[in-house]
Amino acid sequence: MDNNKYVISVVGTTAIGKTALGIQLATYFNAEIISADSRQFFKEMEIGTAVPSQEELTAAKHHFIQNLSIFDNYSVGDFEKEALTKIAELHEKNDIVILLGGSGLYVDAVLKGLDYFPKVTPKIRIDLKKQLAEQGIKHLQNQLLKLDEVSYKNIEISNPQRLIRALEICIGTGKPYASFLNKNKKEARNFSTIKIGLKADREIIYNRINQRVDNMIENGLVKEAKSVYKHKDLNALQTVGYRELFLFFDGEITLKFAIEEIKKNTRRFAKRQITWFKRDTDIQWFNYNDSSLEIIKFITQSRN
RNA sequence: GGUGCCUUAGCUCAGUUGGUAGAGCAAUGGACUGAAAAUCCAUGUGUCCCUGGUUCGAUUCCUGGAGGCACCA
Repeated sequence: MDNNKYVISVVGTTAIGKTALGIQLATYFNAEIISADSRQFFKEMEIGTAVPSQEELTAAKHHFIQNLSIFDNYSVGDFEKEALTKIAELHEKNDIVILLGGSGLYVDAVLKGLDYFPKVTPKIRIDLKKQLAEQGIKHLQNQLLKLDEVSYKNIEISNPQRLIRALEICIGTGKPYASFLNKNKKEARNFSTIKIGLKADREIIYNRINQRVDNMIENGLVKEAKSVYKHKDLNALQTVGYRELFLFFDGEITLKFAIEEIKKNTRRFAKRQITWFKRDTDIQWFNYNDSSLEIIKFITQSRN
């Protein structure tokens, strides 16, 4: 490992101020930013995912922002690979790269790595989904019990997504899902990591979320959602801020109610982010309104 | 002013023929290996409006009061 190379990750809940801090750090260290936000990839979703403004994007070079289309098939595995390549490239010119994002799984994929799984044909998943709808979850659980007893015991079999994922690997590869886990043990990263977390009282986070949603609506979120409405079944569009408006377009709920739902679901999302990041004891937490100088000082000390 | 109805969890309400109570939503905690802004799991200690009475025991019955709603004046 080259001890001079660092990735500084900045995590925290949505709307807490990661973008602003990221830019301050990037400016100070003359570094570039890798975004680890699983929804800001998509160029059709700009307002609803709170993509950084033009000024912010100019102030610091960002990667993985609006680089994909909602029609692209993309997964954490793809991101891990591409982000690592980009980090290596950036480390050629600067010892520091900033990894900025609220998608915990994506951040961890870059910093810790995922196990290798072969690609399997999407047809299997489509078929399993159909079986779930027609024959129920018990039917799928029984299949897993036959194909991979270890996973049957270890994964959350009441969770259809996990169940289908395990099954598609078993069926697509002919080997148990569990047999791929912890195989090529996290190849060591050739950089060091410094983890910064931004926190705030729940009430403050919630107020900022409510405010941000109102701003999104003012900035034209309804129009943006309308423009992708006909593709509402795409995975990328299973996203807070869009799903609720799709229900409004369907005539199921009023616009006013949809906006309240967006706020509520964003709050729940923030709660899940807190749960995810809380368990990572390597994160050094700072208050959302702490001076960036304090954080820069911490980073500088950590490098020595 | 009169009559009737209402007051129980953050909200909307149910309920106890008198043995201190429970649904939905909200909220909270947790999990997380290619759908992750996704998906799933778990969690209900509240002066049952206040006061006095009856009773072994009152959130429940009775008296008085406060607040709300409706109708009549």
